[in-house]
Formats: sequence, C-alpha cells, structure tokens
Amino acid sequence: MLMQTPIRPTAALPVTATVSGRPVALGAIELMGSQMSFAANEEIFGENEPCEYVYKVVSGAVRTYKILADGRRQIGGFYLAGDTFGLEVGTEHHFSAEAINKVVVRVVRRSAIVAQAERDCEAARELWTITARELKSAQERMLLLVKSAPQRLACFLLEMSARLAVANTLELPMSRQDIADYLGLTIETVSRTLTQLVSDATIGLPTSRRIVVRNRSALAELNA
Amino acid sequence: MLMQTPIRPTAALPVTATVSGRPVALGAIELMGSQMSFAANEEIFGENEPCEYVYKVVSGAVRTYKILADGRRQIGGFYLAGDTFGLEVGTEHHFSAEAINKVVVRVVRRSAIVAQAERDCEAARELWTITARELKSAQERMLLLVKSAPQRLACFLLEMSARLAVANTLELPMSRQDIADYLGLTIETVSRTLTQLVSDATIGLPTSRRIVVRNRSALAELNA
DNA sequence: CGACCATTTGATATGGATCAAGCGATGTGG
DNA sequence: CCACATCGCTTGATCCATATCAAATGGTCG
Repeated sequence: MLMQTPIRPTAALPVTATVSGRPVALGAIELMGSQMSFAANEEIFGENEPCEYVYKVVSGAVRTYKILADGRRQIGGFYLAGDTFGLEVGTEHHFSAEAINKVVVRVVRRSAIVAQAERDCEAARELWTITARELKSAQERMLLLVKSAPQRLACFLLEMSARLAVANTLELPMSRQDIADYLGLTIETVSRTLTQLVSDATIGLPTSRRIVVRNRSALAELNA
Repeated sequence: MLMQTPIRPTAALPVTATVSGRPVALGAIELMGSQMSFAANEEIFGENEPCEYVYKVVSGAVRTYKILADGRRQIGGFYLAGDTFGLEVGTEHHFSAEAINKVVVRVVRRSAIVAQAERDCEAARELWTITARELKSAQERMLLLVKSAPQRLACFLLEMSARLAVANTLELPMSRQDIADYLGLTIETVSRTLTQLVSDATIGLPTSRRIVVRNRSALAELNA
C-alpha cells in the first residue's frame, strides 16, 4: 500500500516555463520541487495511495477519476497548465490521477508544504485557497450534473474555451469518453449533442478534437 | 409532531458545549461569537451577499441552495448540529442558506476569523480543514448525482442515519421537496422510491418524516 | 493495404419526469 | 364540533430524454 507511485523523475527536460496567467498558487514554494513527466494514459497516483506529492501542471492535461462500484468511471476534474492537483488535507488521495497526453508537472513533497504552512500563515492561506478553488469547481459540477445533456456540453465547451481557446478555436486534449465520464453522460450522447451543435451552427468541428466556437452566446443561453 | 428542541430566540443564552463527536472546527475561536436563531424557512444569508459571518449549528437543520436558471432549486448541503457553514475564501457567499426548522447558530465574524488565521497557523489550518470537508462532501455528491434513484436515496438515508439516527430510527428535519432538490430528483420519484424500500422491508416509514432502517446492508449494497 | 481504435449514426428500450388525481393530517371559521 | 380548506405526501398514467445495443465511418499507423 505504501511506496512506489509509478513515478520516474525524468532527467530534467528543459521545459520552458509554461506559466499560465492565473494567480499562481504555491507561490511561496514556487521555485522548489523537481519536474516529472508522464506518458499519455500513465498513472500519476492512485486513489487511497499516500499523498506524497502535490503537483502543478507545466504542460499537458491530467484527469482525476474514481471507478464506481458498477464499473463506470467518474472524472473528478481536468487539470491544465498552471493548475494544481493532488493536494489533500489528509494523507491519502481521494481520486486517482492519469496523464491524458504527454504531461510535465512540477512536484513538491506534501510534507514540505505542510511544514511550511505550520510556520507561515501566508503559505497556509495558499493551501486554503487551492482547496477552496477545488470546492467551487466541485460545486459547479454538482449544478452541471442536474442539467440536460445540451446544457452540460455547453458548460463544458465554455469552460474549455476559457482555458485553452485561441481565436475561438480549441484543441481538446481529452477523448469523447473522457468528456462523457466528466459530464455523467454516455459517449453516444456526447457525440450526438456535438453533432446537433454543429448543425445549429453553434460550433464547428473541423476534426473530432478541434472545436470552433461560432456562437458563444447561443452556448451561454443554453444554460440561461 | 414535536420533535425540535424548544429553543427561544432570546438574546444571550449561555450555551454550553454544543459538542458533537467530531473534531471541533474553529477550536481556537470556539468560545467567541454570539448566538442567533431563525424560524423555519427563514433566510440566514443570500447568494452573493457579503460573507459577514461564519456559522456553526447549535440546534436545528440548515439547507444551502441555489436557484438554477430554469427555476429549479439545487440544494448544496444540509447542516446539522455541530456543522460549520457559510465560510468562504472570498468575501461573498456562493449559496443561499435557510433554516429548515427552528435553528440556533453560533456566529463569528468572518473578519475576526481571517485576522486570526493571519497570525495563527493553527487557526489557518482549521479554515483549510473546514473547506476540505466541504470539498469532500461536494465530491461525494458529484458521484451521487450520476447514480440511479434508488442508489441516491440509499446514500442519503445512510448519510442521515449516520448523523441523526438513534437505534436505527431517525426523524428527518427536511421535506420530500428538500430531499428531491438535494438528490437531483423529483418529489414523486423520492416518494415512490421510499415506498419501494418499504415494500422491500429495507426501511420502515411509521410517519412520513420518521425512518426506521431495517436492513442497513441492503441499503449499502444498493451502491455496491 | 489492412487492422485497429475513436467517433458517429441508427434503432430501440427504459428510468425518471411530467401531468393529474387522491389521501391523510392539521388547522380554521361558522 | 364539524365542514372545509390547505398542505405535504403518495399513487397512477403517460411521455420523453438519454441509455443501450448495434453497425457504419473515418482516421492512424504498421
């Protein structure tokens, strides 16, 4: 149960600081820690494993998830460049985490962070802030999961668009199955709903992973 | 039906330890603050209002909620004796809160708590812990909301049973509508599902608000 | 080219929503 | 004290959104 996360710290890739524009968490210890990288679909940590590290995405995309008793998978969240994940108050992870594509993360030992927070109230507040951000996103998902399929997709697209769109075009890192498991739908429903949005001219879908937002207000109104 | 403790809204009742068995949050400032009481269905605070106080339930039950764009209400959580609610990292509430029945709370000014946390890392950790507990429960609800109606009810009953059952019997403070809005179901589905559990002899329902858990493992297995 | 996998599309089934009515407890006014 | 209104809950009938089952399409890589 203890020990080896299947983590191999690769020799320092010269990752060009892919720092996103958002308020950077873990500021106080921002410069500490080393980098690790993971191949697509590689496990980063498992549910119930001891929480050894806290992770910050440098590049790539990560999903956290749980496998439900009936075998379905529920995705807890997607983490993109600049996002922090894997932080727990307790000493065990509540979700598993996997790389969606090639991922580089910076890691800091949990023990170091917690020790720091015991001395430095500023650092302690950062931990609180990170957890509160997670809470907000979990609460938003709660609201998502009681909406209709088109509404869920619209929310998802707006969320992703805000994170990684350039000129209304975005390249999704995750598969239809990932999206379905995130939104609590089936892959077929996700696909059909996207097709519908295309025929409404709300979005374009030049390739299955590339989305063009053609009518943002139509997406927003779906939730109105 | 006289179930609630008869608590008067009088000024300063010298409330002695409102101790629940759980690790007491806000320990450092546990003794500060004054009491407030609310009548059934009275608003405690509204969404987007400035977060002036943090609340701890002394007696009664509280619901937090949002009204969705289509008019439906989603309940964020139920808070019973000993639970803390209304704490935000930012300065605005994300949900509204109402008393379900007659409620007494102890309140502490948010500014006092935050100021304390800036000096005292121990207090800062408490804030983190409270928010992390909220996060865990929001994540559990995420998982709930993708399950079948009987599974959601089973989860709900086990959760409530753990909180307020005495000898396998519990008195629900909340209405069917509250339960429905908590579980993302309709009132009819909640009612039918409970009826089904009764005919399975999984629970007894001597009155509409009183639940007797007859076969706990059957409830647990529903989620298996 | 051919195998494989992700995605889309089609046909059908079903769980829970919706619409509608009935029931039991509680309270109110005549 | 009883007729009646009200409210919360239950039950019944029907509908519909999404799941499920099944097959076709298309992109990728050996």
